[in-house]
Amino acid sequence: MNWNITFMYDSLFTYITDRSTTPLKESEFELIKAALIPKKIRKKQYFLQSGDICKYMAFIVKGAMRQYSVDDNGNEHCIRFFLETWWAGDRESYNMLVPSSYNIDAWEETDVLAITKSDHERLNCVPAWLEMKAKLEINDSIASQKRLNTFISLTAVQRYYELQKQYPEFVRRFPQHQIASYLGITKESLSRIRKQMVQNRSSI
Amino acid sequence: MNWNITFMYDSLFTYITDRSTTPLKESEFELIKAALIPKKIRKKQYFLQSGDICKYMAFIVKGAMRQYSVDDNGNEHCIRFFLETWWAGDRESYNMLVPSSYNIDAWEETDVLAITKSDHERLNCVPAWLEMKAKLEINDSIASQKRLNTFISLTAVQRYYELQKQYPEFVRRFPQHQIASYLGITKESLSRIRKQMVQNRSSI
DNA sequence: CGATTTTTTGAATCATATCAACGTACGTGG
DNA sequence: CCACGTACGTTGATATGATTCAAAAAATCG
Repeated sequence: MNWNITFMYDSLFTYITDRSTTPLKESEFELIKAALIPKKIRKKQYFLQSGDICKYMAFIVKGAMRQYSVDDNGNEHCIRFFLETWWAGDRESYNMLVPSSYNIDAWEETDVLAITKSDHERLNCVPAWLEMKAKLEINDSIASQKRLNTFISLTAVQRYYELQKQYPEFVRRFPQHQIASYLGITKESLSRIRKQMVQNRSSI
Repeated sequence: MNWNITFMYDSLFTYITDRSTTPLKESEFELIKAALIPKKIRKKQYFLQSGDICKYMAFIVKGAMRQYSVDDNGNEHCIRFFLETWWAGDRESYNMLVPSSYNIDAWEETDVLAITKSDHERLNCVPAWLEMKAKLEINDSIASQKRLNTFISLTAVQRYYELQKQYPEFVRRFPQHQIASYLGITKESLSRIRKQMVQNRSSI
């Protein structure tokens, strides 16, 4: 292994302490370290394939992944993107132990710390971990609702504009056809929207 | 107060014990009861108005509510519906103490058990409550993601079909123009979709 | 460099929105 | 209990926005 494991654990340590009021004891962090398995996921490699049960939740130390479904016509639909310090995985499959209907793969060389559900549950005795987890779930819930709201109440142009504003990293690091899919439109439509935006900007 | 408070608490008790592996002690349930305030919300009455901070999460014992946003043109966009044994409230506003951008009002005469954030936190010493809460957040997260997926990958017809299948109660208890809004389409479009579905069914 | 992926463009088509009008149901006060 | 008013639902004509398909241009990678 040629990557820096110490850096990976440090990254997670900071993430947890930033998100909890309870301090994290040395012994507790040792428990957490023992539960988390470092993994490398190469570009285009699957972290999860639909039909499988999502065995791990993965804390991304470095890299970028995407979650998507494939419809009856073989079209991919991007559900979400994951970047550094995000947790990747299919919550439903992971928690309910049912086969996932989503794929997750890496779009960049990605380093993660992965944890299984059973190891996860063993960490419930660590207050800082629990607190971080609760915050994570709530934030996820909030983000989902906001995104839903954009679909219900905004046009495609507005959705793209908002995405650029809120997650410029997505636009920078993922190809345009995946961004389009994430917005629920075709790559052709997004291409035209972008063209139109540039024209409008230069005419002001 | 003319409604049956005992029934309300029983309803919540069942809800919690159904969702936790840890049993709920008598003394613990007394704590919970003390934190939860019974409220009646009349039809069309606001439970939350946009601009206000969402002071309560409400466990619905009986009734139906809706959460919606209002856009710049004054159009209402239905974000979600709440029925019996659901928790109503704006998570973002409640947890982050920021003004809500949503309205929540009752569509039927509704009885709830409401709890403030600070009382909520005092119940963190009750394991069954914590477990229920964690399950609730995860389920909410999963449901949001599924709904998102329908917007990205399904047509309006398919979305309506899925809604009928998964939440027939919504279709039964909320007016059609609100269902349309929930699906992200106009009331006219939903009317035409329904007409078309009836025609297709009778032609088989 | 060649091969593959990604993005752009154009033309035809389809789905949904919009606007306006009419029909229907519902509940509230007289 | 009826009549009236308001809210709800339907319909038609037209407009708009997004999709589809096909092809070419541009960017990226080994």
